[in-house]
Amino acid sequence: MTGIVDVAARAGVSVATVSRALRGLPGVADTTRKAIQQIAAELDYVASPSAAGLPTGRTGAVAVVSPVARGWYFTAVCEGAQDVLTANGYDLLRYELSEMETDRHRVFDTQLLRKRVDALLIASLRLTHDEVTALHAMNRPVMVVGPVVPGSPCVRVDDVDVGRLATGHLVRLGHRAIAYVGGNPDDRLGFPVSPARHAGYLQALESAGIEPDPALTVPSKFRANDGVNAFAELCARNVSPTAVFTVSDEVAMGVMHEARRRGLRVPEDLSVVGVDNHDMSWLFGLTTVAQDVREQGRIAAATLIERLRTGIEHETSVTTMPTSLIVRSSTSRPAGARP
Amino acid sequence: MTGIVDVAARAGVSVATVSRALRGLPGVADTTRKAIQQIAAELDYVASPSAAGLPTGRTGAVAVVSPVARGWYFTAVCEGAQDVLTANGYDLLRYELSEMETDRHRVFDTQLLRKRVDALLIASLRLTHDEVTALHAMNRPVMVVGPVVPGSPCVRVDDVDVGRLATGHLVRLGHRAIAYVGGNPDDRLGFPVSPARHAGYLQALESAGIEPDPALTVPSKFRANDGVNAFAELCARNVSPTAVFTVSDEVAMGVMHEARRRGLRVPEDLSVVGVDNHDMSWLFGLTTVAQDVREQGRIAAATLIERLRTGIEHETSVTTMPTSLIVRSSTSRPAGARP
DNA sequence: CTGAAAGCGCTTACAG
DNA sequence: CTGAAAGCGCTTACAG
Repeated sequence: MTGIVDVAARAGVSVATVSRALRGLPGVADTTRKAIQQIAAELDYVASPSAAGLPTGRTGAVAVVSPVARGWYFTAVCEGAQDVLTANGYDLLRYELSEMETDRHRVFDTQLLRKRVDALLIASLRLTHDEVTALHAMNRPVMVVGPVVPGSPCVRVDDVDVGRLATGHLVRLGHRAIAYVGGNPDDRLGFPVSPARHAGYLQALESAGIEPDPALTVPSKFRANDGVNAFAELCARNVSPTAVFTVSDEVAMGVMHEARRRGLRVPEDLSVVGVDNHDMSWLFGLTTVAQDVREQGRIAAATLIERLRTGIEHETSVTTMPTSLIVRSSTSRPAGARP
Repeated sequence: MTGIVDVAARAGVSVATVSRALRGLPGVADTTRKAIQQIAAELDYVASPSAAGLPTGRTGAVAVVSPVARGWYFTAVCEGAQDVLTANGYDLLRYELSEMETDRHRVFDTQLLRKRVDALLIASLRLTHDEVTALHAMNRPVMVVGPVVPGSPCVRVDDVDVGRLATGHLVRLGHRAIAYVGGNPDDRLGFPVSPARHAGYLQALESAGIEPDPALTVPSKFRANDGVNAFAELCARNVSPTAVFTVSDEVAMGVMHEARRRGLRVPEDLSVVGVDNHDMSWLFGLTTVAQDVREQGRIAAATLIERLRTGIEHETSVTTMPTSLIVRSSTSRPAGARP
């Protein structure tokens, strides 16, 4: 591997000059800089981040931390972040946190603390108190995508509004028996997204003068098979909603699947609306409240880079991204309703 | 940040002893080691990878390189790799290569060459000749998941067999007009997966004494909307297959969607079989040739770690993973066929 | 079993 | 505008 001394030797200058020239620092003669760049290119020389990081304390890398990423959502956040990080010459370190506290401990104390990254992007994670403390102790810029975490700026959508939008759509179609599927109460590591969407759901019902029926709210995590189980639970309760609002599109897909398996038609017998505009939602004709998750990842990464560059801590800011209702074929008026 | 000198001072030993004790090297008194470990834990000390990497040349990180990862497949490979990397104390660097040569250049020459990783896991990427050369010049263990790349060990499935399995299933059901959707001829960066599956398709037809009709083979990349377009193309050609074998599950989903949009029933009018057993395939009742992609990622990562540990280059090995046909509700006998 | 010291490949005051 | 030299935080022969 060619090192800085090789370049310096070939250029007939000191390593200090090479270092300055290649990093675009001022105080290098233009001709000198050109010559050095030329030679570095020929030699395929790139400074070793390990060596460069020792004196500066900078690593040139950013961590993206998320729960074990069996989901479209986290992949999308990552993709967005990767876009802007790569464009700015940063590397992306990927950390997945399991739900088991012991494994989380390993990542937090052993991997993350290793001064390996300049900044952290936390995706939709509810952290324990100790973890938040550890995070701040690392003294690196942190950005959260999804939930609001005390003390850290974040990018998110207004989840209460999301719930209102989705439920309002169903109400306007004429539905009154509307179920909510989402928010597992014993998911300690979940995040306050589902409760917020549920609150929006309740608000929309109230605005329409509909008395909410607690039996119509069923817990669920975020994946399709959670939706299957939730809808089965709904049936077991012997309630018959004409519409369901689910916490995510994947859950909505599961609900649709289970409903059809039980002989219900969507949307004739059951309207379903999800959240996300998942890459595959169009395949299901799913009506959904869309959010641009990739863009959230991009913005979070860009903000981190900006803070790294300027050193300025934009006081704990919350960036709220827009959402929009996309109506497809999974929702309609309830059976027998008059326009 | 506490450094090794802090630990040494507190323990009343030299930094050399701390270094040896913490890394489990022999030649440290048991009581000394225990004491040092205790203190390191109290102080939350972990060696800086930058500093440790300088003298050793090791980084403790592995790169996972894949095409811009808008796909379930790459996410799954990553997840598998992350499992075993984290368990072994390695960090995972994620690199996405675009299809544009200039952007690829940036990743290859600027990011990857930066001696930032100890080993590379390449996921389903056809590399240009220059890129393969650059890869070998890096002189780091490389492992490929997916296609066979000359000079590098890989983990893969037998794609010819995959094609035979899927097509054989359709043949046995009584289909004779079977289409193949996959393999975009002008996808220069694609990989030889689709041609292999196509070859298996042709073999299965031949075994059954069916003359292949070139009009029944339609190019397609790997995503759902590619399947939509491909099926539309098939219809435009005025051919009427009773069954379609697609290069991936996502493509199969697109084909099913477009077929239904045109009034065809699946499987009554059209049988569809895909490849992967995508996380969502069950939602579509999709018959598929299953492969365990996460496991492939795990094996690739484990092999890399093994090679890093022992320094032994297992001569260019090809690990072929099993596949299996999963029959669901997207395939049946063709209309009018007798059992 | 332990320590003193050189060295890994850079960056950054400090001189000139 | 350029260079000599110290130093970043570790690891690793080499002595003892």
